[in-house]
Amino acid sequence: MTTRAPLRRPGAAAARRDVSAADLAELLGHAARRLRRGSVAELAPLGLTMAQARVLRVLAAGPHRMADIAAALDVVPRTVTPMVDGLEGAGLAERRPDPDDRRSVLVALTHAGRRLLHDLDAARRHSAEDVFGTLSADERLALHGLLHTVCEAGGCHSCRAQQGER
Amino acid sequence: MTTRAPLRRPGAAAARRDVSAADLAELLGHAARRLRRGSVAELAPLGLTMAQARVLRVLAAGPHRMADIAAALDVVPRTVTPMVDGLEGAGLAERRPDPDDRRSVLVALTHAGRRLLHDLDAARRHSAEDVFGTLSADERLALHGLLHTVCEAGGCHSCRAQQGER
DNA sequence: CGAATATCAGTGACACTGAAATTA
DNA sequence: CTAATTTCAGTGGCACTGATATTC
Repeated sequence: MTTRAPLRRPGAAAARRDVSAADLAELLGHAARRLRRGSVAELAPLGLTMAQARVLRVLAAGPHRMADIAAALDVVPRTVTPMVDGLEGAGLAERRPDPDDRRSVLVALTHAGRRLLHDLDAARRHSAEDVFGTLSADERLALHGLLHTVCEAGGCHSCRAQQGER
Repeated sequence: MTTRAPLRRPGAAAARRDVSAADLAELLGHAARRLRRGSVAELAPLGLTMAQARVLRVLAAGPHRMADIAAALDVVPRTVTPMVDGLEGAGLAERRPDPDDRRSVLVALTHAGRRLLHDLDAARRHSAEDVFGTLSADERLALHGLLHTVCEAGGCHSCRAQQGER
């Protein structure tokens, strides 16, 4: 009903056919699936799952409470518990009591966890390059900006952090 | 080795800071997660899962074999079986023997399935609009092009279909 | 008391692998 | 016999809800 008539009018001279949000969703889903598949394959040799790797990346900035990790990952706090369990079991992170709030738990990297960050980053970069490798620097910048806009509109916490660097 | 030196040379005067593929991966993952969450919520009232909805959309173009559905969805054939099981159980699709190849199964929409396509499309559009709604027509076009490039490089079948329209 | 924090228990969607049956 | 198609069986990742204990 709404996407039918392509609106062949000018506006921008280049855009001769409006792109539906649904099409974007389809494409983004496919790209994400490919990205996930590659990442899982790269992370497996390190003994990490994707979610665990993302937690490690959050912890690289310093100790975090469970709720803050959840906010950074955009998941409910309960979901973070088993992720940190896995990291703790692997000796990559450790839980410590929060001196300021006895309800909270501070999660911090161990030495082993910090040492793994290099390999982790290399794996991340490698699998991401496998997907975005064909994009030029300009295209990457454009894609970054667009995804940032999308993410920001959704109230993404980790995007706010990157906003400062830009 | 390959992604190191940012190549600060001119080329395009606008790009003053290269965007790492890893950052793009992070952003894309977040956007995909938000998209999935919204879609699941919109699809639940229709009694559909995300994967089932995607299968329906593929079938909208006509009957498909299981292997072709798998290719369109970019998953292994085995994964499609339970999806079609669900659709068949809900009376939205049906399996028929392929007259040309007795190994194959042709999956086609039923009347109920075809009738549901409208609601399905509305739900898809609605949840996608919730994520991409802040983008202008030009930005959508740009994002579409970029994601298409990424997807195409990965040998995505469903992207090839859209390529014809472009 | 109500609110926040983390956890326990259970559920569900979904993609994978390996193995089997049927047919080309 | 080899290859393709589908399905069976099992596994793993992960995100959700609801309920509970502790603490602010």
